[in-house]
Amino acid sequence: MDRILVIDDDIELCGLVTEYLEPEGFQVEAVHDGERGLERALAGDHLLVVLDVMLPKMNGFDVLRRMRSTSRMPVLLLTARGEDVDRIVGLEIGADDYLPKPFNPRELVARIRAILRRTRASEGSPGDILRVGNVELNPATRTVLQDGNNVELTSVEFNLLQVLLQEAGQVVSRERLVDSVLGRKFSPFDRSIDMHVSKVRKKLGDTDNGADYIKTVRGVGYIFARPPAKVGSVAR
Amino acid sequence: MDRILVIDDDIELCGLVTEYLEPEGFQVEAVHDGERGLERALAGDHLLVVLDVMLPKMNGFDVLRRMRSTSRMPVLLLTARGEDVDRIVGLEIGADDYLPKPFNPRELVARIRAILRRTRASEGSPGDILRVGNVELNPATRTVLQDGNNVELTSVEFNLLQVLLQEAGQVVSRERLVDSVLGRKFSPFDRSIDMHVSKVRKKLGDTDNGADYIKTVRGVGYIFARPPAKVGSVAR
DNA sequence: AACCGTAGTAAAGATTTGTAAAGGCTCAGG
DNA sequence: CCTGAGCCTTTACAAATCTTTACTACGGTT
Repeated sequence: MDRILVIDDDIELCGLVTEYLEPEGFQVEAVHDGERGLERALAGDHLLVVLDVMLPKMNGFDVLRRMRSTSRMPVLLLTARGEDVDRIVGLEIGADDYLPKPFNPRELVARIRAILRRTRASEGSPGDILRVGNVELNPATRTVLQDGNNVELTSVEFNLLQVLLQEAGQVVSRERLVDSVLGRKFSPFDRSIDMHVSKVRKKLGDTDNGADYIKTVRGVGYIFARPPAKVGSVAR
Repeated sequence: MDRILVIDDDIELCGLVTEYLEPEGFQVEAVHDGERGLERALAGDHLLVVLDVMLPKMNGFDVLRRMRSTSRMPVLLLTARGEDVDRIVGLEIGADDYLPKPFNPRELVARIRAILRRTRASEGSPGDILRVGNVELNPATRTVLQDGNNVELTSVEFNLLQVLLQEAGQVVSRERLVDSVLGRKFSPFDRSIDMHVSKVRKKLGDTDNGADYIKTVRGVGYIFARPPAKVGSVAR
């Protein structure tokens, strides 16, 4: 099920949006202030965020900026009619799209679908081999190769690596990992994921340059480091 | 060079668009009817298409539909003001974005960049490495190099340096740092950031000319000093 | 120069993460 | 139905990291 997070303080509008999106096959969660919105967005439970700019506690731009520091989750920004500047700023700090209020709900649906189509297209269809550096994961055979050699992983370890590779180069939160790897809600003293990360690290060993493949981002989660980009040019 | 194809029968507008895009680092090719537009688009010489809906010989929707049967090249649609239906139909048949006419050229640039950012992100291009002087920070690997040598930083130290580098040459307030690095509200006796700045300074050592990379702005915050401009080099 | 508020940093304290080891669950084979 | 192997989770403690404390140094003001 495609879960959408709506962050808007207009409760009536949230209801309206929910009514339009649910028949279209989306599941909607609405929150009504910026702080809580950011928190929910970072949990990684949703496919896309619909974000109002004018919000209590923390405005939409700040929410977006904070989100973008750790996540590339699609965001559709709702702006006040005619605020050119808002729209431009929104796009510049990383919104995927915007829609001026008041909007036609059918257009909202079309835009959400357009964004999802793009992000899905870019994620590569499931069943595709994920390759990052010298590590290659094949979902179809559930095997992992490192420099062509097979790496034996248990099924949880495999799922974990798959999620991390899908988001390689981006931080994946603990919440998100517990949710998609273990299929349950994260609770504060659940150390299981740490344990599995530890196991996977041990099995993969170190990268060529002596670092771990999987790095810890304290207080947030883990990240599978992309191999260092080869850049031909050198600053002088 | 990023090549953009503009398909619009308004020759004056094409000129205007060219004038705005070229200084932004794009190379523009303009054609003025649908048939020729489709032909050029399918040639695959461009990174993105800016496509007007109202066109002689073949309208924009048809061009788009035909393109989509063989290509996923990004398309930004130009629609007549207020034509909700056009916008919706456009998105539904696979445009990446639309812009109602008349538009603010700065917005056109922002939207083009937003689309390219999205499509490039999927290719995993190392577009977001931060480099200032001899210091290079790579968010995708969470590594920092100084003159090509790895500098070991903890999570918070890394985040701190990232924020400072993003704003290199500008003062970043303590509030802002506490907010984006530590993810909490600043309170007047919180010295944690000072501590982390101290650590990062120690790890980076001094610049070539014997000064700290990170300078203190008393009563306000910190600033990552840009290296002095050298004769012959060009500021960006 | 004395004063007061701000910044630098060592060191102690608190919190989070790493991981070995123990416990528990599931399933195949007897 | 028992047993053992394999895997996941929990526990427990060690290690790493972050925050607070406390004192020193420095700047600007009177």
